[in-house]
Amino acid sequence: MNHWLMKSELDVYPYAQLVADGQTHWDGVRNYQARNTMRDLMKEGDLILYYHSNTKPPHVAGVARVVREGYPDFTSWDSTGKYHDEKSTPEQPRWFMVDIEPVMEVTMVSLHDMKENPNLEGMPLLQRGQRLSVQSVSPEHFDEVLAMAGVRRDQLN
DNA sequence: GCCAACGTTGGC
DNA sequence: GCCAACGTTGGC
Repeated sequence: MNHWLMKSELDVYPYAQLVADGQTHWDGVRNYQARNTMRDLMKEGDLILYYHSNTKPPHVAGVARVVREGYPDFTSWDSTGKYHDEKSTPEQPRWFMVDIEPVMEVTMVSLHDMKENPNLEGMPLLQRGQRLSVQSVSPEHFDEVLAMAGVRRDQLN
């Protein structure tokens, strides 16, 4: 199983909204590296750290899971939507997304605390200038972040 | 609000 | 193919 981290701005789509919705499609990603990850690498059952950006403090708020593997982001060919890309069509989709569901809300783990934790050294999120909204997390780092929230992997449903 | 990082665009 | 200009992300 692979592990991932997905960023969402708190005031755009918070973890609580994912819980309320039960499931969502991760639309609107317009970065090729993040697209490739969703299109090619994220598999059903993979676990995700759900991260709130653009808030104080930025933090991990919960765990989610991939429930549908990469498929075309149909918001890209909706000419009235904010995610429209005229170069993307149903025949030749340019952007992809996955569906995810909530697994467990966790006690906030702040970016600051993660940076202070030597066991998370090398985690992509903590690198200077890291902007990718969908990124890989090693199993060890995933477990360590869970531990910081007081959760063990076997407590995830 | 600032600005570093970095991806994209487009002229050449 | 290079690279300057520009736009976005996102922490601070």
